[in-house]
Amino acid sequence: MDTGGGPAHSDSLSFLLSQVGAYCAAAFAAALAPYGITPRAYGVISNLGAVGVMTQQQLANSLGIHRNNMVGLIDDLEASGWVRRERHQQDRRAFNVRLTPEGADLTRRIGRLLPELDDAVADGLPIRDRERLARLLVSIAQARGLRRGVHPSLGARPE
Amino acid sequence: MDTGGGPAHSDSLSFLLSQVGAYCAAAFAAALAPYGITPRAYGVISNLGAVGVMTQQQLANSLGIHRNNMVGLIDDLEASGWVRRERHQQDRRAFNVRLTPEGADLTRRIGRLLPELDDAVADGLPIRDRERLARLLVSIAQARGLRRGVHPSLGARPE
DNA sequence: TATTGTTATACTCTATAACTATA
DNA sequence: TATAGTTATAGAGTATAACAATA
Repeated sequence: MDTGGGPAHSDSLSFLLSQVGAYCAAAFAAALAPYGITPRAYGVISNLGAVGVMTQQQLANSLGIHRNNMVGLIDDLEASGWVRRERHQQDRRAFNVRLTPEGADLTRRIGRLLPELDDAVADGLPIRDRERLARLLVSIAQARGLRRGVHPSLGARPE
Repeated sequence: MDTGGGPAHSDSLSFLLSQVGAYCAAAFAAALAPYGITPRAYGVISNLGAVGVMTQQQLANSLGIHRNNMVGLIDDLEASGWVRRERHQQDRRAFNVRLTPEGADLTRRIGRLLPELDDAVADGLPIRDRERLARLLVSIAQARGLRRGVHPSLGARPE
Protein backbone atom coordinates (compact mmCIF):
# COMPACT_ATOMS: atom_id res chain seq x y z
CA MET A 1 0.00 0.00 0.00
CA ASP A 2 1.26 3.47 -0.89
CA THR A 3 -0.83 6.37 0.32
CA GLY A 4 1.24 9.19 -1.08
CA GLY A 5 4.75 10.68 -1.20
CA GLY A 6 7.27 11.12 1.58
CA PRO A 7 10.20 9.07 2.81
CA ALA A 8 10.60 5.36 2.07
CA HIS A 9 9.53 4.17 5.51
CA SER A 10 6.15 5.94 5.52
CA ASP A 11 4.22 2.84 4.43
CA SER A 12 6.32 0.26 6.23
CA LEU A 13 4.23 -1.87 8.55
CA SER A 14 6.79 -1.74 11.34
CA PHE A 15 7.09 2.02 11.02
CA LEU A 16 3.31 2.43 11.17
CA LEU A 17 3.16 0.21 14.25
CA SER A 18 5.95 2.18 15.89
CA GLN A 19 4.39 5.52 14.91
CA VAL A 20 0.88 4.76 16.17
CA GLY A 21 2.34 2.93 19.18
CA ALA A 22 4.38 5.95 20.25
CA TYR A 23 1.27 8.08 19.92
CA CYS A 24 -0.66 5.68 22.17
CA ALA A 25 2.14 5.56 24.73
CA ALA A 26 2.16 9.36 24.92
CA ALA A 27 -1.63 9.46 25.21
CA PHE A 28 -1.50 6.91 28.04
CA ALA A 29 1.19 8.86 29.90
CA ALA A 30 -0.85 12.04 29.51
CA ALA A 31 -3.98 10.31 30.83
CA LEU A 32 -2.04 9.06 33.86
CA ALA A 33 -0.34 12.36 34.66
CA PRO A 34 -3.33 13.90 36.55
CA TYR A 35 -3.19 10.92 38.93
CA GLY A 36 0.43 11.69 39.71
CA ILE A 37 1.69 8.36 38.41
CA THR A 38 3.97 7.34 35.54
CA PRO A 39 3.42 4.44 33.12
CA ARG A 40 6.32 2.60 34.79
CA ALA A 41 4.80 2.94 38.25
CA TYR A 42 1.41 1.93 36.88
CA GLY A 43 3.09 -1.21 35.56
CA VAL A 44 4.06 -2.04 39.13
CA ILE A 45 0.69 -1.48 40.76
CA SER A 46 -1.28 -3.17 37.97
CA ASN A 47 0.97 -6.21 38.38
CA LEU A 48 0.43 -6.20 42.12
CA GLY A 49 -3.31 -5.89 41.52
CA ALA A 50 -3.28 -8.98 39.31
CA VAL A 51 -0.77 -11.16 41.17
CA GLY A 52 -1.09 -9.95 44.74
CA VAL A 53 1.95 -9.59 46.98
CA MET A 54 5.40 -9.79 45.33
CA THR A 55 9.00 -9.10 46.31
CA GLN A 56 10.92 -6.31 44.57
CA GLN A 57 12.99 -8.89 42.75
CA GLN A 58 9.88 -10.70 41.53
CA LEU A 59 8.41 -7.40 40.36
CA ALA A 60 11.66 -6.59 38.58
CA ASN A 61 11.75 -9.95 36.82
CA SER A 62 8.10 -9.81 35.93
CA LEU A 63 8.22 -6.32 34.40
CA GLY A 64 11.68 -6.48 32.87
CA ILE A 65 12.84 -3.58 35.03
CA HIS A 66 16.23 -3.84 36.74
CA ARG A 67 16.03 -4.35 40.51
CA ASN A 68 18.27 -1.27 40.99
CA ASN A 69 15.62 0.88 39.34
CA MET A 70 12.85 -0.89 41.22
CA VAL A 71 14.07 0.60 44.52
CA GLY A 72 13.26 4.21 43.67
CA LEU A 73 10.04 3.16 41.96
CA ILE A 74 8.80 1.45 45.14
CA ASP A 75 10.08 4.39 47.22
CA ASP A 76 7.87 6.76 45.22
CA LEU A 77 4.85 4.47 45.32
CA GLU A 78 5.27 4.04 49.08
CA ALA A 79 5.63 7.81 49.58
CA SER A 80 2.38 8.27 47.67
CA GLY A 81 0.71 5.75 49.95
CA TRP A 82 -0.15 3.27 47.20
CA VAL A 83 2.06 0.33 48.27
CA ARG A 84 3.63 -0.93 51.51
CA ARG A 85 6.90 -2.79 52.10
CA GLU A 86 6.75 -5.65 54.60
CA ARG A 87 9.60 -7.90 55.66
CA HIS A 88 9.43 -11.29 53.99
CA GLN A 89 8.84 -13.99 56.64
CA GLN A 90 10.99 -16.77 55.22
CA ASP A 91 13.70 -14.67 53.55
CA ARG A 92 14.68 -11.70 55.69
CA ARG A 93 16.72 -10.13 52.89
CA ALA A 94 13.57 -9.55 50.85
CA PHE A 95 10.62 -7.19 51.08
CA ASN A 96 7.09 -8.14 50.22
CA VAL A 97 5.38 -5.33 48.36
CA ARG A 98 1.59 -5.10 48.47
CA LEU A 99 -1.03 -2.57 47.44
CA THR A 100 -2.63 -0.38 50.10
CA PRO A 101 -6.42 0.07 49.82
CA GLU A 102 -5.68 3.48 48.22
CA GLY A 103 -3.32 1.82 45.73
CA ALA A 104 -5.88 -0.85 44.87
CA ASP A 105 -8.45 1.87 44.33
CA LEU A 106 -6.12 3.85 42.05
CA THR A 107 -5.37 0.71 40.06
CA ARG A 108 -9.07 0.12 39.50
CA ARG A 109 -9.71 3.73 38.55
CA ILE A 110 -6.94 3.68 35.96
CA GLY A 111 -8.22 0.35 34.69
CA ARG A 112 -11.58 1.99 34.07
CA LEU A 113 -9.80 4.78 32.19
CA LEU A 114 -8.51 2.42 29.51
CA PRO A 115 -11.76 1.98 27.54
CA GLU A 116 -11.95 5.77 27.14
CA LEU A 117 -8.40 5.82 25.84
CA ASP A 118 -9.19 3.02 23.41
CA ASP A 119 -12.28 4.87 22.22
CA ALA A 120 -10.21 8.00 21.63
CA VAL A 121 -7.56 6.08 19.66
CA ALA A 122 -10.05 4.07 17.60
CA ASP A 123 -12.45 6.97 17.13
CA GLY A 124 -14.28 6.53 13.83
CA LEU A 125 -13.22 2.90 13.41
CA PRO A 126 -16.08 0.39 13.09
CA ILE A 127 -16.27 -2.06 15.97
CA ARG A 128 -15.46 -4.97 13.63
CA ASP A 129 -12.23 -3.27 12.56
CA ARG A 130 -11.35 -2.54 16.17
CA GLU A 131 -11.69 -6.20 17.09
CA ARG A 132 -9.77 -7.26 13.99
CA LEU A 133 -6.97 -4.84 14.88
CA ALA A 134 -6.76 -6.09 18.47
CA ARG A 135 -6.69 -9.69 17.27
CA LEU A 136 -3.89 -9.00 14.79
CA LEU A 137 -1.85 -7.19 17.44
CA VAL A 138 -2.26 -10.02 19.95
CA SER A 139 -1.18 -12.44 17.26
CA ILE A 140 1.98 -10.45 16.49
CA ALA A 141 2.74 -9.95 20.19
CA GLN A 142 2.51 -13.68 20.84
CA ALA A 143 4.54 -14.63 17.77
CA ARG A 144 7.29 -12.16 18.75
CA GLY A 145 7.43 -13.52 22.30
CA LEU A 146 6.09 -10.37 23.97
CA ARG A 147 4.71 -11.13 27.40
CA ARG A 148 1.07 -10.43 28.07
CA GLY A 149 0.64 -7.02 29.69
CA VAL A 150 4.40 -6.34 29.79
CA HIS A 151 5.58 -3.26 27.94
CA PRO A 152 8.99 -3.78 26.28
CA SER A 153 10.24 -0.25 26.87
CA LEU A 154 10.11 -0.66 30.64
CA GLY A 155 13.01 -2.95 30.03
CA ALA A 156 16.51 -3.12 31.36
CA ARG A 157 18.53 -6.22 31.05
CA PRO A 158 19.77 -8.07 34.15
CA GLU A 159 23.48 -7.83 34.94
CA MET B 1 -11.49 -9.77 23.60
CA ASP B 2 -9.89 -11.34 26.64
CA THR B 3 -7.09 -13.79 25.95
CA GLY B 4 -6.34 -14.78 29.52
CA GLY B 5 -5.44 -13.39 32.93
CA GLY B 6 -3.01 -10.64 33.85
CA PRO B 7 -3.37 -6.91 34.55
CA ALA B 8 -6.36 -4.88 33.35
CA HIS B 9 -4.52 -3.21 30.48
CA SER B 10 -3.39 -6.42 28.78
CA ASP B 11 -6.23 -6.42 26.26
CA SER B 12 -6.56 -2.68 25.82
CA LEU B 13 -6.20 -1.67 22.19
CA SER B 14 -3.98 1.29 23.00
CA PHE B 15 -1.77 -0.82 25.22
CA LEU B 16 -1.40 -3.45 22.51
CA LEU B 17 -0.53 -0.76 19.97
CA SER B 18 2.01 0.74 22.34
CA GLN B 19 3.46 -2.68 23.22
CA VAL B 20 3.90 -3.91 19.65
CA GLY B 21 4.97 -0.43 18.58
CA ALA B 22 7.77 -0.32 21.16
CA TYR B 23 8.93 -3.73 19.97
CA CYS B 24 9.04 -2.50 16.37
CA ALA B 25 10.90 0.66 17.35
CA ALA B 26 13.53 -1.42 19.14
CA ALA B 27 13.80 -3.81 16.19
CA PHE B 28 14.26 -0.86 13.83
CA ALA B 29 16.96 0.69 16.04
CA ALA B 30 18.74 -2.68 16.22
CA ALA B 31 18.58 -3.08 12.43
CA LEU B 32 20.07 0.40 11.99
CA ALA B 33 22.85 0.00 14.55
CA PRO B 34 25.25 -1.91 12.24
CA TYR B 35 25.13 1.06 9.86
CA GLY B 36 26.24 3.37 12.64
CA ILE B 37 23.09 5.47 12.51
CA THR B 38 20.27 6.14 14.97
CA PRO B 39 16.55 6.28 14.15
CA ARG B 40 16.63 10.05 14.74
CA ALA B 41 19.47 10.54 12.28
CA TYR B 42 17.76 8.25 9.78
CA GLY B 43 14.71 10.52 10.10
CA VAL B 44 16.90 13.38 8.89
CA ILE B 45 18.50 11.65 5.90
CA SER B 46 15.27 9.98 4.79
CA ASN B 47 13.60 13.38 4.83
CA LEU B 48 16.45 14.87 2.82
CA GLY B 49 16.16 11.95 0.42
CA ALA B 50 12.47 12.68 -0.16
CA VAL B 51 12.47 16.49 -0.13
CA GLY B 52 15.99 17.33 -1.32
CA VAL B 53 17.94 20.20 0.22
CA MET B 54 16.57 21.76 3.43
CA THR B 55 17.79 24.21 6.08
CA GLN B 56 18.30 23.00 9.64
CA GLN B 57 15.23 24.94 10.72
CA GLN B 58 13.12 23.35 7.99
CA LEU B 59 14.35 19.90 9.00
CA ALA B 60 13.56 20.67 12.63
CA ASN B 61 10.02 21.81 11.81
CA SER B 62 9.45 18.91 9.48
CA LEU B 63 10.55 16.22 11.95
CA GLY B 64 9.30 17.83 15.15
CA ILE B 65 12.84 17.99 16.52
CA HIS B 66 13.99 21.19 18.20
CA ARG B 67 16.51 23.22 16.19
CA ASN B 68 18.88 23.17 19.20
CA ASN B 69 19.02 19.39 18.98
CA MET B 70 19.30 19.50 15.20
CA VAL B 71 22.77 21.06 15.46
CA GLY B 72 24.46 18.03 16.98
CA LEU B 73 22.48 15.69 14.78
CA ILE B 74 23.76 17.42 11.62
CA ASP B 75 27.25 17.59 13.16
CA ASP B 76 27.26 13.79 13.52
CA LEU B 77 25.83 13.18 10.04
CA GLU B 78 28.39 15.54 8.55
CA ALA B 79 31.24 13.86 10.46
CA SER B 80 30.07 10.52 9.05
CA GLY B 81 30.15 12.00 5.56
CA TRP B 82 26.44 11.53 4.86
CA VAL B 83 25.37 15.19 4.63
CA ARG B 84 26.99 18.54 3.80
CA ARG B 85 26.27 22.04 5.11
CA GLU B 86 26.30 24.82 2.52
CA ARG B 87 25.63 28.51 3.13
CA HIS B 88 22.16 29.51 2.01
CA GLN B 89 22.41 31.98 -0.90
CA GLN B 90 19.50 34.27 -0.05
CA ASP B 91 19.59 34.00 3.77
CA ARG B 92 23.13 34.03 5.07
CA ARG B 93 22.06 33.06 8.59
CA ALA B 94 20.91 29.65 7.36
CA PHE B 95 22.65 26.50 6.19
CA ASN B 96 21.36 24.31 3.43
CA VAL B 97 21.78 20.65 4.31
CA ARG B 98 22.01 18.12 1.51
CA LEU B 99 22.85 14.43 1.21
CA THR B 100 26.27 13.43 -0.06
CA PRO B 101 26.34 10.56 -2.58
CA GLU B 102 27.31 8.30 0.35
CA GLY B 103 24.37 9.57 2.37
CA ALA B 104 21.97 9.03 -0.51
CA ASP B 105 23.33 5.50 -0.89
CA LEU B 106 22.89 4.76 2.82
CA THR B 107 19.33 6.09 2.70
CA ARG B 108 18.51 3.76 -0.17
CA ARG B 109 20.15 0.76 1.54
CA ILE B 110 18.15 1.34 4.72
CA GLY B 111 15.00 1.81 2.65
CA ARG B 112 15.60 -1.64 1.17
CA LEU B 113 15.98 -3.01 4.70
CA LEU B 114 12.42 -2.15 5.67
CA PRO B 115 10.65 -4.97 3.81
CA GLU B 116 12.81 -7.48 5.71
CA LEU B 117 11.87 -5.83 9.00
CA ASP B 118 8.21 -5.92 8.06
CA ASP B 119 8.49 -9.59 7.14
CA ALA B 120 10.08 -10.33 10.50
CA VAL B 121 7.36 -8.48 12.41
CA ALA B 122 4.47 -9.94 10.42
CA ASP B 123 6.01 -13.42 10.24
CA GLY B 124 3.21 -15.97 10.06
CA LEU B 125 0.54 -13.40 9.27
CA PRO B 126 -1.36 -14.00 6.00
CA ILE B 127 -0.79 -11.30 3.40
CA ARG B 128 -4.46 -10.26 3.60
CA ASP B 129 -4.12 -9.65 7.35
CA ARG B 130 -0.92 -7.72 6.80
CA GLU B 131 -2.63 -5.40 4.34
CA ARG B 132 -5.64 -5.04 6.61
CA LEU B 133 -3.38 -4.17 9.53
CA ALA B 134 -1.48 -1.55 7.54
CA ARG B 135 -4.74 -0.02 6.33
CA LEU B 136 -6.16 0.20 9.86
CA LEU B 137 -2.96 1.79 11.15
CA VAL B 138 -2.92 4.39 8.38
CA SER B 139 -6.52 5.16 9.16
CA ILE B 140 -5.78 5.71 12.85
CA ALA B 141 -2.65 7.72 12.09
CA GLN B 142 -4.60 10.04 9.79
CA ALA B 143 -7.52 10.40 12.20
CA ARG B 144 -5.15 11.27 15.07
CA GLY B 145 -3.36 13.88 12.97
CA LEU B 146 -0.05 12.02 12.80
CA ARG B 147 2.05 13.27 9.93
CA ARG B 148 2.99 10.81 7.23
CA GLY B 149 6.46 9.36 7.88
CA VAL B 150 6.99 11.47 11.02
CA HIS B 151 7.61 9.56 14.24
CA PRO B 152 6.01 11.28 17.26
CA SER B 153 8.76 10.36 19.69
CA LEU B 154 11.35 12.37 17.78
CA GLY B 155 9.35 15.27 19.09
CA ALA B 156 10.29 18.29 21.09
CA ARG B 157 8.02 21.25 21.27
CA PRO B 158 9.14 24.64 19.98
CA GLU B 159 9.98 27.31 22.61
C1' DT C 1 12.64 43.27 16.44
C1' DA C 2 12.62 38.55 14.79
C1' DT C 3 15.02 34.50 13.12
C1' DT C 4 19.04 30.94 12.24
C1' DG C 5 22.34 28.51 14.08
C1' DT C 6 25.00 27.77 18.16
C1' DT C 7 26.52 26.90 22.95
C1' DA C 8 25.89 26.01 27.88
C1' DT C 9 23.39 24.22 31.63
C1' DA C 10 20.24 21.35 34.04
C1' DC C 11 17.29 17.64 34.60
C1' DT C 12 15.46 13.01 33.77
C1' DC C 13 16.45 8.02 32.67
C1' DT C 14 18.94 4.46 32.78
C1' DA C 15 23.32 1.44 32.85
C1' DT C 16 26.94 -0.19 35.82
C1' DA C 17 29.38 -1.25 39.79
C1' DA C 18 29.88 -1.88 44.48
C1' DC C 19 28.17 -2.21 49.15
C1' DT C 20 25.11 -4.62 53.34
C1' DA C 21 22.60 -8.11 55.20
C1' DT C 22 21.08 -12.21 54.77
C1' DA C 23 20.82 -17.07 52.64
C1' DT D 1 29.39 -18.29 47.40
C1' DA D 2 25.03 -16.39 45.86
C1' DT D 3 21.04 -13.39 46.35
C1' DA D 4 17.77 -9.17 47.86
C1' DG D 5 17.89 -4.72 48.45
C1' DT D 6 20.42 -0.43 48.38
C1' DT D 7 23.45 3.40 47.03
C1' DA D 8 26.54 6.08 44.06
C1' DT D 9 28.22 7.41 39.70
C1' DA D 10 28.27 8.22 34.98
C1' DG D 11 26.32 8.38 30.58
C1' DA D 12 22.55 9.16 27.26
C1' DG D 13 18.74 12.23 25.79
C1' DT D 14 16.39 16.27 25.97
C1' DA D 15 14.48 20.84 27.77
C1' DT D 16 15.58 25.66 28.54
C1' DA D 17 17.91 29.89 28.18
C1' DA D 18 20.97 32.87 26.15
C1' DC D 19 24.25 34.48 22.57
C1' DA D 20 26.19 36.15 17.68
C1' DA D 21 25.18 36.95 13.03
C1' DT D 22 21.90 38.25 9.90
C1' DA D 23 17.24 39.48 8.30
